[in-house]
Amino acid sequence: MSKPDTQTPRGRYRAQVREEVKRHAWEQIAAAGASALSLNAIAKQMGMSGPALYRYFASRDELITELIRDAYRSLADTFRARARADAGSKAGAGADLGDLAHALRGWALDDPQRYFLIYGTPVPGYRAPEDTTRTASEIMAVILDACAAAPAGSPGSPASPAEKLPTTHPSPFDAHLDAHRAWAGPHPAPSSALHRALLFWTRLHGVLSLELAGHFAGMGFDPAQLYTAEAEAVMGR
Amino acid sequence: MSKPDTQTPRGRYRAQVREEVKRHAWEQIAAAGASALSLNAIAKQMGMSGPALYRYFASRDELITELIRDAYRSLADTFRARARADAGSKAGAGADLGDLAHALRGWALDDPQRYFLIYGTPVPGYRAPEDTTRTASEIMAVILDACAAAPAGSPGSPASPAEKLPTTHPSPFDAHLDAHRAWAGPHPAPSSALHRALLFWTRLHGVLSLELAGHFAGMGFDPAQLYTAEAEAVMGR
DNA sequence: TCGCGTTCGTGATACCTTCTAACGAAGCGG
DNA sequence: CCGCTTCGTTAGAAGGTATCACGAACGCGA
Repeated sequence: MSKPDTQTPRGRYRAQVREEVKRHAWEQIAAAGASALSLNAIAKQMGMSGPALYRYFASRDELITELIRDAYRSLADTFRARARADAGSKAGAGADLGDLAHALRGWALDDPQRYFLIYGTPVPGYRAPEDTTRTASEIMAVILDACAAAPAGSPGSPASPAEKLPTTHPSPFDAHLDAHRAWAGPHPAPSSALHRALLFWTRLHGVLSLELAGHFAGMGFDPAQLYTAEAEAVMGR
Repeated sequence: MSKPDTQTPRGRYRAQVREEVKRHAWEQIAAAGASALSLNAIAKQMGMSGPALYRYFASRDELITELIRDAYRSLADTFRARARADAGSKAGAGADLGDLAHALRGWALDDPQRYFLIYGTPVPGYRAPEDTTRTASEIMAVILDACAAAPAGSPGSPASPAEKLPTTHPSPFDAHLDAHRAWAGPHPAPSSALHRALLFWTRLHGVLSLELAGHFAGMGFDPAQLYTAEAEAVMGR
């Protein structure tokens, strides 16, 4: 670190090579998963000998960590772009939850292994670097903003025929969240919005990860419809 | 295959060694993840030389496949045991969904890497053997039975103050499920029960996998409370 | 009880991986 | 133009999967 020198010619070349290494790495991961990623194979593809790559990445783990970082940033960028677009077209300060859900699914389908690099099987010893957890917080912040801006209603599922009432009776978990809302920072959202943000995250991840992992294969129904049904349930529609 | 000879002395010995290999394999996986599993290290732990293990498992992949098979069977057994216990204590034919949810979480927390071996990051090329997909169907069947036996109500979240009405208006996804219910087999459950079974699966997996992967770490709230809140939302309570 | 065939465990070997070390070549900056 | 830094190379250690050939152990039938 402390070497993102994009001014000097060497710095530019270095950044360029690092980028090409990561490009090949993503291809390998998409083809055979992260565990099959091989620095040697990447070097061969780039016409270099194996150890040369160690000038650019200290280890295989550092390369993977860098890919995870990029994956987080890519998702955060996607969310922020969606939020900014929605902020222009409608009144509320946050993004529309439905648009966010759609953007998330598109981003995940675009490169499933990239999704799993973030939300897939954790490596027991691995400790995420501080900046990726910060990016994760940014992602959550976009969701939280959208939930705070959304019309209040009982999150979860199609409301009763009597439409969504403004008087949402607080669940036990809402009360628990009221006492543990440090993760939301100084956000002024009510605990019901916090709850809704968590549901957005967990429910959509539930459908998406099972779909991407192929667990719905052969079941016949369309995962996209289940996904949007869950998204609308979260929005209280 | 065709060699589960538990009659002959050699067959017994063989089964015993295979079992010990798998025991060490689970320990390694719990400690460092499935990708770090090493046949050589297992052999060394057992006081044998590396290639000896190839008498018992054709390859590292076959060992992992066997572990996946055992993981599926373990989960199916856990569910079936719960269903049988509930069948004895109450009237309905299926298990109580709340009990099933509780059993699932206990099983997952008991060995998170075992959970991820089933529901974690998929390996792009991997094709699950036919018998594990059959076991997966059995698992789904237990959930489906429980959903069919559960009182009908709007699945999703705390119903409106007007309690759960028996007249559940069908969602668009319910209609879609009506046309694609082949995966439920000849089960006579209404499509709303099929929908509820899917929600049980996806929502609980959503919370559970994020918790096990550590994504809630440092957020302060209790994942168990979010989990049970989602379980009750699925049950329509 | 004695053989004989099957099975088991071994060491040697080939090939792959990550990663370190030493060396020579190239480039950039003063 | 000279010198320091950086880059890419080869060599090699350590460890992984997997195959092979060989000798020893075992069990079953005679």
